[in-house]
Amino acid sequence: MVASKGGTVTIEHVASAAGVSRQTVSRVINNGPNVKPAVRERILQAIEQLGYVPNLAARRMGGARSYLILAINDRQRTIHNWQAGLGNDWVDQMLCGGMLTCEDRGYHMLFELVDTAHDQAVRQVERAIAALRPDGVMLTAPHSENVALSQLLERRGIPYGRIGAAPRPDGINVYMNDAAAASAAVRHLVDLGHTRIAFISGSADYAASDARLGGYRAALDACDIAPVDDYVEHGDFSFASGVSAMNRLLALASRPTAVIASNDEMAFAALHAADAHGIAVPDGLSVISFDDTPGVRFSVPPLTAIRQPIADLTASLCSRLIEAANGAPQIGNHELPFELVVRKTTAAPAA
Amino acid sequence: MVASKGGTVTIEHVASAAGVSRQTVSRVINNGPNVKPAVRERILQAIEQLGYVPNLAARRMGGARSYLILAINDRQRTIHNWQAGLGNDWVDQMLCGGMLTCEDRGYHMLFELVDTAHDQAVRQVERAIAALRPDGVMLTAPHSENVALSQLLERRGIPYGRIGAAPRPDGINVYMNDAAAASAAVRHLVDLGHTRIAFISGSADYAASDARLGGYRAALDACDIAPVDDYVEHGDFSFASGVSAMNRLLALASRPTAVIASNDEMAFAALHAADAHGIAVPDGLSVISFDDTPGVRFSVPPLTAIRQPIADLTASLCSRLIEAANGAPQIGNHELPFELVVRKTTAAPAA
DNA sequence: TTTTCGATAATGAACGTTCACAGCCGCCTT
DNA sequence: AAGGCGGCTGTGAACGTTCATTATCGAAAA
Repeated sequence: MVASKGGTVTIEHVASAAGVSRQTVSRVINNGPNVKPAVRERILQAIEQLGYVPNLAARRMGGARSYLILAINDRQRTIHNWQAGLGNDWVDQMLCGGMLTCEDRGYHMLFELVDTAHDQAVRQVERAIAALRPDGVMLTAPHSENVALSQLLERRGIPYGRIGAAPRPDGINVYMNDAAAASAAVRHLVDLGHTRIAFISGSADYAASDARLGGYRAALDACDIAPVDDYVEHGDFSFASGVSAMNRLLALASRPTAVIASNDEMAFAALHAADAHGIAVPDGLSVISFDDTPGVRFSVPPLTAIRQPIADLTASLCSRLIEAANGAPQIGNHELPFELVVRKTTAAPAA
Repeated sequence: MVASKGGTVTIEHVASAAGVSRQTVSRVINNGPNVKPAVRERILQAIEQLGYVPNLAARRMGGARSYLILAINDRQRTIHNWQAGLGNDWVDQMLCGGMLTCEDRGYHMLFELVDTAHDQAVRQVERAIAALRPDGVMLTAPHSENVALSQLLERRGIPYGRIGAAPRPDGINVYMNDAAAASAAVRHLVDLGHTRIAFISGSADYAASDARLGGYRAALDACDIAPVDDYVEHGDFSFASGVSAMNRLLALASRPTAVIASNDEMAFAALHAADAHGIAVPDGLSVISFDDTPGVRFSVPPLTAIRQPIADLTASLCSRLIEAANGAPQIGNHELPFELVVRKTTAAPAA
């Protein structure tokens, strides 16, 4: 039964319906101790009957919790992607992973777009924190690297964490092993018989870019393949940068038989560039991409990719932040497994 | 200058710093009338100096506004897409369009996933409303069609609106003309010389599906092309349904030279099916998709598509909801233009 | 028996804002 | 000069929770 009137049902209504005080009802809805089972039952019944739901704003006013987790994304990139019609698969995955986890615990997830540029970032976050008083903050690249931001959160005592960043001594960091992933990609290509393996790196603003490049180099070394400087191209995660990187690679005298792109968008670009050069994938060129965002499987041919479990990362971080807000340690590094998903863009090199 | 201590800056601090009362400060931050310019200036200065930001929860407690807009999405579809690694481009676009608009006005946008199944939906929304007290609610398909939901919101007096739904007498509806869009797609194909034009419809749960199918039929009629029953296939917006629909179409004795898919995912599926049958796109088959979500332009070849301006729709609805919360009419229908984006999957039929 | 203590419950205050109302001042009207 | 009125500002209460503290009860310990 649900209260049909517009009148708001408050904790006081429940209390008087169950014949107890406010505080006892509060204990029940917060799973507090020291309530006799019989009383608890009676209160739960009253809550159900009246359709009572605690008012989040009032909860925040009285107590310390806001039941809000704040996710901070890069404003520039998000808006750029959006206006260019590129989409922000990251955002989507974060939302799904984080939101569902939050929901389970009565929390809500809120997004905030913040400019990386100079100290504006800190100001913006400061404002958001002051207005919302979140119980936890989730940072994504490139904000993960912003020391001033971490310090602000540290000072305020708000639990915070990072998604997809390298392990660190501060905050809760949940990530995959980017270097190992790049190595796995190389190894897969070597196993197929490739030796001329190129790499298109991502933007230097993202710590993962370095890690992936490092993994690529380490794996070549481990496989006794001499590195070729010309095989390493620097992109910025954009389609355009992927196209020009690929064009340069395909113009080489001894051109690579395989390429690893640091994200899906640049891998799509590689596919396009190969097509434009009349090179068939995977027979003339093998391609492996990073991230495995949605849409990858719909390319022609479907991309072989390193799957970054963004939603899992977010879900994990979310629950850790909530626990931290409730007393658990506010520091920790947690690695989640990646996966090499083999589809149709990798094959043995042409004889 | 920003308050460097962890101590919270409240309206009271600003008031005493400016030598006025709480209420006068409140008037200033709410752009209220009846404050002498000199005093207003003094207060603004104090706000800046102290780094004061109003506490959202307290604002909600005292006044009527929560500065929150609630966006309600289909839980089942969102989770399904997410787990299948398909992505929810809708969500992303909504977020970008809505969030930026909200931000401009000091609002925040919150997502809630709700099951369409039976009356659970109403209960879930009721809970969310009770907890968050949003100033406005945004409904997306298939919740747009849920009468019980509209009634609930109506009863509570919360402004609400729908994205991408047909015009209605209740709520604020922002949409594109789906029928006209489908007609435009047909006309484009007819202009290229096609007469055997097939259509893959979307799930019947979505009002847009019908409208698109209707537009297709109307356009055929207007072009004096006799409709062929076998040319209309019913999909459900999923890749799999698109593949089987396309397979059936390609098995027809007199097979179509062009196909319109009711969303991008099914268009990708059409591309795949055509490829599997050894049919070249666009020479052997023209394909037009609906929505033009991100990723469409990265397919090989890039899809010609009807662009649904989701972010614009959301942005528009958001600002209308906020205005409604401030006294503007809570009812209205607003059509936004679609666009036919011609890329590489449409061409004249083979002679 | 008395004392002590833990479990259970209730009470008053506090959180930071807005609302409703009341007050003051100066200017215009009569 | 008295009255009224509109612009401006301040005061107390209210919003719905949780926190800190206090009260009650019954059982175990002395």
